[in-house]
Amino acid sequence: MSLRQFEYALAVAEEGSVTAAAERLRVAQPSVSQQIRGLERELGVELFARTPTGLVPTVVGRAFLREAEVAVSASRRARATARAGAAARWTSP
Amino acid sequence: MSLRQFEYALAVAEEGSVTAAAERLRVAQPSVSQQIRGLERELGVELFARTPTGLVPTVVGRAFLREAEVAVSASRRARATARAGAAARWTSP
DNA sequence: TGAGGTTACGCCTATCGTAATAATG
DNA sequence: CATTATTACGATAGGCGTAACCTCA
Repeated sequence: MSLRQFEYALAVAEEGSVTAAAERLRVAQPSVSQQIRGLERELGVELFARTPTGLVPTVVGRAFLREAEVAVSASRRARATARAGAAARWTSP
Repeated sequence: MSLRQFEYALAVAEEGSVTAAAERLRVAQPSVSQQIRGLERELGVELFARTPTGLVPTVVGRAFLREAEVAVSASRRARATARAGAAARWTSP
């Protein structure tokens, strides 16, 4: 379970398809597909239902994705916080 | 920037030393040291000050760790949510 | 010199991308 | 047949552990 898997899953949920998510993430489709399947295998649950036109989150998937979103946004704030601190070291030494 | 790095950094902050954190995490000391340094290098900022007796978070480090803690706990909730959903598939099919 | 942290290095797993394979309208 | 997802597979990068090195009281 990694932040990358969370980001991929969120992109798939938002875009509705692996293909569109991969384009947005600038990654090959199989990479996204692999990460999603690896996540589902690790958790032992189907996060997305497979439809002819793409992937749509299951009930469990939606609950999972809410927490994943919290984790990803917190990690971005962590990065931003650190970078701001690094910059401050130079603007006001 | 990964959840593992966050967990390692949080353990180091709580234990006050790499050695103690590594023991708690059941990992070799160098692994923890490497992850912390990799994180600091990636962010371009010193998260911990090195003292003779161990590592203590800097000001920036403390701000970073607050967000890291949010990310880690959210990821744990995500896992728990998914596992509960997987279990529910069996208890009430 | 003892207790801590870091660096070097080899192994092993994971991730990626390309290519090939399925399935569905 | 076009579009989507998945699997296979080889190459590369990242993480871990052991061993060696450094620093400071």
